[in-house]
Formats: sequence, structure tokens, C-alpha cells
Amino acid sequence: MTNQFGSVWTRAPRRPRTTGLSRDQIVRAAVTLLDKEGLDALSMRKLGSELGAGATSLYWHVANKNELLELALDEIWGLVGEAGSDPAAGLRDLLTTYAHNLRATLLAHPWSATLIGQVPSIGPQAFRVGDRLRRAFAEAGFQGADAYLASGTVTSFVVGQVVPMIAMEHAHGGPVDRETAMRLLEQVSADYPEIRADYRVLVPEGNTLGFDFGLGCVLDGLEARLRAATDAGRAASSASARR
Amino acid sequence: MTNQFGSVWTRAPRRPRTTGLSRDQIVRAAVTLLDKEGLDALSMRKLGSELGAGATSLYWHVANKNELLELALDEIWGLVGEAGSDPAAGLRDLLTTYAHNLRATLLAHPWSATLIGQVPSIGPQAFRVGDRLRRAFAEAGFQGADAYLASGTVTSFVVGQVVPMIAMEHAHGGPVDRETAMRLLEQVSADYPEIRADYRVLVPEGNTLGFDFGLGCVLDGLEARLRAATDAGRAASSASARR
DNA sequence: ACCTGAACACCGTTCAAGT
DNA sequence: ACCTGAACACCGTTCAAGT
Repeated sequence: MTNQFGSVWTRAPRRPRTTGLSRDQIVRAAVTLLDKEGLDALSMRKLGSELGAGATSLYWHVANKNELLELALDEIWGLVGEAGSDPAAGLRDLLTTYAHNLRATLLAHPWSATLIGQVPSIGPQAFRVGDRLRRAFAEAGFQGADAYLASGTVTSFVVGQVVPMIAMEHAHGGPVDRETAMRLLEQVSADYPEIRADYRVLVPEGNTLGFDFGLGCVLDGLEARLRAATDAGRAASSASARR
Repeated sequence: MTNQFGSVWTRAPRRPRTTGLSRDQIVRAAVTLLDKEGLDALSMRKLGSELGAGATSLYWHVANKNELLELALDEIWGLVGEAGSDPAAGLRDLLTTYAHNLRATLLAHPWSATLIGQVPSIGPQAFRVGDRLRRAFAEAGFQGADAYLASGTVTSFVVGQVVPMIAMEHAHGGPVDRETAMRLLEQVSADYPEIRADYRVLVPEGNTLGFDFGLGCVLDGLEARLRAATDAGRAASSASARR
């Protein structure tokens, strides 16, 4: 099979190492470097020398820099914590925990949020997270592919919240504290007094407020879908029972 | 004021040109080049020569490449069409139109979706779009800062849907048709038979399905909030009337 | 006020050659 | 099977110098 779709996950793996560098080791070093210096600062040369190897040595374990970034991103998906460890917890609690976990994980590794727009999240860890979430929806009563769609809805919202926020931090050169955010927003919203007034209310309340508001809406909407579907299901089964 | 926050939008502008290159001209050329060759292919040198100038000439009009990218991104926000031109249309129609407009605009300029995770969207056009949406929510009855939060919820969902999809296209080197997507997903979901089964149902239905499902949920959730708020408002005012 | 060219300090990647 | 070094074709940005 040709690797028409250019991704690590779509080409045959090389057999594991015997000695020297390993792909795992390279990816771990890359994540460390990314955490320390950010996406712009990662170069094959720097990573190589961090590992005591020539930059070009990496190319035996990895086809190119892009593949390395895909592997590093999947590593971050692997850090998104379990949410459904407590089976007694309801769907809403589980989703709230998941959403905050995902948010916190991406914020802790800001480069990963940027990468989400650059390389596909189709590695094993990304799938593990996605399937865990899908399963939770299925167990809550979402039928067939709706469970998958529902999981995509929650994840999209979180990603859509975090990614632009990371861009702000990137411009600022690090996490933006409340006061700095306020100064920036005052400056930039000069032509929109109503928005500026909103900022004055919202920013002091903390940066989770918009996230929680939106998440609440998303979860309400999903629960409404679930109710509608189970009601319809009951109606259909009682109709067939009547026959 | 020092420009602590490193963004075009936070430093004093230079007075407009008299002759030769202009910032507008540079930004327009950048957008054209980005549309034609993508984010990775944009270089100051290439852009300069496209304009018949030395690469370094650009640095008089723009502090650095990052500023240029901020300007280019804001240009795309400027392309997001009006949704509220028909005042008779309800909130839900308006939001649906907005969401699809934003999605289509980003997909038509894929580099812009990637940029959303790289540079902040705090330019005049981004604010224009945000304020138009906020105003629609306010007119529909969302009180105070809730209108702003509601607008952020919708935009987050759309961004969170489009950004990862762009990453897929980026890996493939262009838009992914249904058949290619199916082949890729079959390959990559090998360990998750339920997800694979969902793909077999969903992919043939077209790529707007997940978007429409999620958007429906988000809008349902927002409408529920609105109902709850107006009910509470009515209850409060009737309570005060009783006094 | 605006543009240029040379120069600096980097990049990712290929490939023949080594062990 | 794995690693190296040299080499290629690029980068973004600075800055003295020009008009």
C-alpha cells in the first residue's frame, strides 16, 4: 500500500531498535524540549544534540519533522486523564471532568494546541481518548453513531476554546495573567464599548467563566438530544407492543 | 506605552504611505500567496519578490513575519459574511448561517484555521464579526455579558470543528474527498471497531453531518439558557410587582 | 520616508560513506 | 541496522548605506 496520506499512522512501522536511539526516546525528548522552549524553538538539530546525536540521525527513526510532531501530539492525547473511573457518576459529571481535563492538558503543553491545527490527531492515544468518550455517551443512551457525534461535539468545543487562547499566550510569550489580559483587552476593544464593558465584568471573574458557560450550553443541548431520542424510542416500542 | 504584548494591534501605527509599497498591498499579496501555496510556503523573500521588492523592504511596513500573519488572519475574519441582514429571521437561523459562513470561510483559506492557534484574533475585523454576533444574542434577549459569552460559545464550536479538519487536509496535501477519507479512517481505526462502524455510517452522509449535529446541540443549549433567563426575569418582575 | 544588499545565524532534508 | 558529515537550498532578521 502506498502512503498517499502523509501521516506516521498510515505507514508500516520499522521493527524496534536493538541499541542506540529509539523512536520513543526521541519523541520523549521532543516533548521535553517543546515544553521547555515551545514549538518555534524545536529544530531537528537542537533535538539531535540534546540526545547526543547528529541531527540527521533522527531521520532513520522518523521520516521527517512533521512525523515527529504527530508523535509528540499523540503523546499529549495520552496525558488526558480518565474521566469515567467512577461509574456511579452521571454523564454530566463525566463530561465536565473530561472537558476540564482536556483543557488543562492542552494548556499545560501549549504547543500541542497549536499542533492540533497542523497535524492530524489520528494516533493511538487520540483514538483511546475519543473512544472512551464515545463509550460514555453510548452507555448513557446515545444510539449508534450519535455517541460518536456527541463526543465530537464536546471535544470540538474544548478545542475551539483552548486553541485561540493559546494563540494569545503565544503572542504574549507566556501565560497571560488577569491584569495583563485586562490591559490588552481595554486597548484592543476601543471601538466596541459594549464588549469592553463585558470584559470588565468577565475578566475579574477568572478565565474559566467563558469555558463553563459554553460547556454548560453544550451539555444542556446534548442532554436534550438524549431525552428526545429515548422518548422517541419509548414511543416506538410501545407502539409496536400495541400491535 | 511599551508594547509588552507583542501584537500588531497593540502598537502605534505608522502614518500611511505616499508611494511605493503599502501595508495593505503587502497583506493582500500575502493572502494571495497563502491561498495559492499554503502557510509553510510563505516566506518574506518569496513575498518580497512577488511584489517586485527586496525581502527586507517589507520590514519597514511590518515589524516581522508574525505581524504579517496577524494582518492576514484579520483579513479572513473580514470575509465572514453578514448573517443578520434579514432582521425577520430568528436567532436560530441567524446563528446557523453564521456558523456555516465561518466554517466555509476558514475552509476556503485553510491556512487561516491553522493561524488561529498561532496568532491572536484581536484585529478590527475579528472584533466586527464578534460584535455583530454578540449584538444578535443581546437582541434575542441575552442579558449583559451573557450575550458575549454566548457568541463565544458558537464561535468556539465552529473553530473546534474546523481546525482539526484542516490538519487532516494539511497532512493529505489538499481537500480530502469522501473515498480517501474512508480509506484513511478504515486504516487508522483498526483497533476500534465501533468507531469504524460509525465511520461507515457517517462518512457516506457527507462531512457536514458532524458539524450540524454539534451545532444543533449548541443552539439547543443556548436557547435553553435564554428561556431560563427570561423566565427568571419574568418571575422576578412579577414578584416585585406583587410587593 | 522608504528601499536595498550584504551578512548573520540559523533551518529541514538528502545522501554517500562509514560501522 | 543504524549513525555520521558534508552539502544543498533554503529561512527570518539586522543594519549600514543609499535615495
